[in-house]
Amino acid sequence: MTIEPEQCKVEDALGILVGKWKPIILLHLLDKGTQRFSELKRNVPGITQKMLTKQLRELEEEDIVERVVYPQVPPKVEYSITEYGRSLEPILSAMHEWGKNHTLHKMNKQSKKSS
Amino acid sequence: MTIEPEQCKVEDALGILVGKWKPIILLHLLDKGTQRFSELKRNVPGITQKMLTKQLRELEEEDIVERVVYPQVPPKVEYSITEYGRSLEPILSAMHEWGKNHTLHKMNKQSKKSS
DNA sequence: TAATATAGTATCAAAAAGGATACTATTGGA
DNA sequence: TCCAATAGTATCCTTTTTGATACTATATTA
Repeated sequence: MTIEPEQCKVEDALGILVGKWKPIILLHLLDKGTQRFSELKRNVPGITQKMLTKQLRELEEEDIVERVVYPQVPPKVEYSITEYGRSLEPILSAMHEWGKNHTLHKMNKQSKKSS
Repeated sequence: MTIEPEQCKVEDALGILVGKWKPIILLHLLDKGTQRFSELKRNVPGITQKMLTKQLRELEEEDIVERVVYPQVPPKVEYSITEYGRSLEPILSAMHEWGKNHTLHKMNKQSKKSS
């Protein structure tokens, strides 16, 4: 391993990915492209407006997500991944793959226990 | 992107990596190999015993870290990464790299603002 | 005139995470 | 006899995160 724990930057990446809703929001934006606030809300089941707003603001702050406001009534606001935000994709993929595997790994342990 | 948000496993991986101390603990174990409890405590500045114990227990639960107790007095307990736990390394590396880059990215934005 | 749609805020409450501190058992050594 | 060392627990407290709910503004439409 080449990461020296003393100057570890893992937390920086983690800080951006973590949150009960951020990964799902990002995957939706990556998967479906630009989405309106209300679309995201529909697509992320269980999220409250407050949480959706908060997570999007944080992602915007880090330049991962772009927010475009159309001066209309009723309001229209569109969110999308920035070019820069796309650089997170390999990490998300790697975690997704690892997660799938981990599910299997745990099932394996379980079946060993019960046999 | 090939991850369908509906069956996303990113949270699973995230759940294991997240916590104020887990990444640093893992990096130390990857970097230095087997460590005693007290060594880890010394190497992870600021962590309390309670937190160290808790994080290690959780990592052990997920089969990422192995705990070996030597029946001595005073007690001796050694911790190490499991083979399986090593499969997290690529993710940690990717996050570290991304994090380094992100630091630069933010500095860039800052200098644009102030000019 | 009243209801509808959209993208939020504001407020309060609950739960989860993290931290400080004190305490335990045991044995070898001074 | 008393202290040091190790790997924890137990208890209580603070901070952070998350959630539920109600509320707002305003042009359009019925």
